Amino acid sequence: MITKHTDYAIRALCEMARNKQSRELFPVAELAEKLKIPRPFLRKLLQILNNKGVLKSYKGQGGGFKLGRPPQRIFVVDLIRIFQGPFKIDKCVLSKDVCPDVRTCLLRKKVVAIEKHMISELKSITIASLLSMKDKS
Amino acid sequence: MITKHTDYAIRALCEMARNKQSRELFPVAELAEKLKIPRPFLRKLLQILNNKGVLKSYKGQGGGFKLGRPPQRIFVVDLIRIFQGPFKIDKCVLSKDVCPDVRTCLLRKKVVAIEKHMISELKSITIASLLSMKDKS
DNA sequence: CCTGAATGATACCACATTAGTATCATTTGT
DNA sequence: ACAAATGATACTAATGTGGTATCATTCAGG
Ligand code: FES
Ligand code: FES
Repeated sequence: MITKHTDYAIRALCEMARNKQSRELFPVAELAEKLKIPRPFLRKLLQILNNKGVLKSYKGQGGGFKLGRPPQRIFVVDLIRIFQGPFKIDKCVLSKDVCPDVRTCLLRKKVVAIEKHMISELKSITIASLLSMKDKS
Repeated sequence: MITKHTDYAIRALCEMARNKQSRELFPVAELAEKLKIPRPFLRKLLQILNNKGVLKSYKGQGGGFKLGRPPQRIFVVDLIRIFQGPFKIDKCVLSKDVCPDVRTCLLRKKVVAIEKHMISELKSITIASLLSMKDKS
């Protein structure tokens, strides 16, 4: 359900969010070591997050990545979408023919409803909310 | 969410259930042609269903497969389990370290709850219920 | 202005899972 | 005996995920 791409991204973002009082800029090398994620892999992930606007990057010596917006506004569901593609059950979950009519099929209706429920449940979770759990523990 | 294995199985079972008044026994060749599923592939799937008791097979000339129990008692969720393995989010969805404590983590709680909801929603769908939609349309 | 530390972009490799094929053995009706 | 069917199983192909490698670009600091 959640791949390593998403997993690592969440971890890196949490790490940055937690230390964001003291510093804003984090080079990949440092994060990779602290979180024990393969450096080139994490780098690719952060580059993607940069392209999506979740992070902002600074090149050159002393550069690195910083959060593109406050942790309260970074939603886990968006990270899932970025790394695992959009939730898509637009078209028939089964390949035609089984179903009487795409508009009336029971199975399809259920699946779509389940997906909506899933998304709405996940929607409230942000990097900030994950972090707050961590602090309390 | 639903693989072709499950998809094809559902389709074949629906086809058999729909015609079950007139005949009980269906050879793979016929189903494969009617549903446009590669014959050897469908054959493998039906063999699996036979081993799981969903179908009953008859060898030799004039043989084929028939439903192992009434369509009201063939649940889609069971087919998913047969072809896609058990739903398993037992262990942490993220790999350690992110989470404060496996018992308190918000994300994990949500994911587990979502999965439960999913299963309970799917539980009520049977081959018969899919078919009844089809007839009405 | 040169160098080194950092990201940007992209192509590539390794592995697992899913999808599908091929083959030979066994059963059974005619 | 023969042909039509499944049983079992090994194999191949396509896809997705996880990860590496490389070269180009930017930029701070001496
Ligand atoms: S599952 Fe697609 S129309 Fe029914
Ligand atoms: S997601 Fe596993 S403990 Fe939080």
